[in-house]
Amino acid sequence: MSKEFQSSKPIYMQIVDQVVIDILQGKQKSPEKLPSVRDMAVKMGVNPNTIQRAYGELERMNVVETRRGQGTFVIENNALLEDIKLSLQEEIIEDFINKMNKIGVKQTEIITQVHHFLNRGI
Amino acid sequence: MSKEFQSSKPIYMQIVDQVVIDILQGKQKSPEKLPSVRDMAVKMGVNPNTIQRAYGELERMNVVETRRGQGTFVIENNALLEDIKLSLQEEIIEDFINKMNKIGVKQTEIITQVHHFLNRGI
Amino acid sequence: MSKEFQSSKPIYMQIVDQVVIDILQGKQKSPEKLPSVRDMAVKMGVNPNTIQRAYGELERMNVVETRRGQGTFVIENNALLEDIKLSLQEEIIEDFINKMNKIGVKQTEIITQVHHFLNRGI
Amino acid sequence: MSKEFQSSKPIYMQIVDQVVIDILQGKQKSPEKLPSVRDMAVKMGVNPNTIQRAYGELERMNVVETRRGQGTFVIENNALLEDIKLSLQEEIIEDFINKMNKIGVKQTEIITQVHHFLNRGI
DNA sequence: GTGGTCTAGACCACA
DNA sequence: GTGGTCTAGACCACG
Repeated sequence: MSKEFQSSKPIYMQIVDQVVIDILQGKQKSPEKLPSVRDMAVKMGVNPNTIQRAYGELERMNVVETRRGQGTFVIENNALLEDIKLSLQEEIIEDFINKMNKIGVKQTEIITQVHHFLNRGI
Repeated sequence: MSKEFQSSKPIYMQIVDQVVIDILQGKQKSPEKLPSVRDMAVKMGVNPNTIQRAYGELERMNVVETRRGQGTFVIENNALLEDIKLSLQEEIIEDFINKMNKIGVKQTEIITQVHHFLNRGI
Repeated sequence: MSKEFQSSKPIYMQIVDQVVIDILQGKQKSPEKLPSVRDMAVKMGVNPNTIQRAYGELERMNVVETRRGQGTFVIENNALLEDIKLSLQEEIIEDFINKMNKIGVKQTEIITQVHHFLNRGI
Repeated sequence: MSKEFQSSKPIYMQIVDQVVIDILQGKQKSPEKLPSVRDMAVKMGVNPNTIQRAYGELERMNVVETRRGQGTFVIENNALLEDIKLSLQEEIIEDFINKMNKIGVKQTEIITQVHHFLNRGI
């Protein structure tokens, strides 16, 4: 992996999102160990301080815990993960609705179109 | 306006999308004149060649016509605009579904969630 | 081969024509690989961007397909090639008629003269 | 008029052709006076020596005569003009046939196609 | 290696 | 002024 970040969000928040998505997808199972700050920094092509900040934020969010001398570990906390999932979901839906409005699709149409799209792939 | 583009799509395609959206929204009425290549380049903070390419693509799509020494003009063609709107819509929906799947929202859930979001704003 | 282009047509269109003619003549069989953008640029004595543009146009015409990191390949499509041949032919005939008119040869005379020329070579 | 010459033929020969065509088309009637070497040089955007050479060639061809202190005049000589017309015509036809062969049009087809083209414009 | 995109800056034709 | 073409050189993603 290398540098590929949106300009809008701070990089460290994008890394937070990425780690959370990895956990939600099961790429990072709990209570598994995350890559070290240094390894992650190389992997993401950013400064170790940025990773440090991301891990700090994840700890503040109660998603991971750091154990002195051992590393950073995913916390088993399904309720919290569910909350995070919901807020990510809300963000995605909002963005989606905005884009649809932007090209002039009325709200009543949106549901219909999503239905069509999903049923087409059956 | 200044530099603010996604990293995924080529800039010239993002400009194409933008112009199409402006037309769909009536910001660019037909047969109105688009900003000149040079003006648009300044406005968007990109190289004139990039605008040239975008305008060329729009001409190829039959959305605008260019008149040598005069400028680039929107073509009246509602049927075509409707087609383009549909394909933009499809692209947006597909992107939306992908993102939702990525965070682990099942397809049956997606409809429900969109419903909830839309009804909340009433 | 080196720089030797007409001044009237854009160079990239002349390259497009040349590639099409090579395919029609069987110099470029399908699905053969065209020279890389850089090699072709050296061969034709032009800038790689000009070749890129020509290959892009050929792809838009469905004459070739490009595979990222692999190269540009001729597509098997005899019907399309026949269409292109017809439009090239029309262009050549129109140019011919214009030149003949320019030196004052009447249309009824043109047929006769072409006949004479062809029969002379028997 | 300005610089616009093919790369294949010497510029002075292209000017010779141009003058002959002008005469054939009646733009230069005989026994009219041609522009002075200096004027023609400016008009064609070339060095006066090049025009001088072209006029010399035209004189050698017996198409014009130069009268000391008066200028260069078209010679009334219909037979010669007819000859020149024929050789120009031959050149054009040969070029035409070559191009048609190049894209794979058989000689028997050529006549048919020219017919089609001419009758279409009726 | 491949093709694809972008910038910087030039020159052209047309009006 | 306008759009259209071309060069030179850079960086990117993909394989």
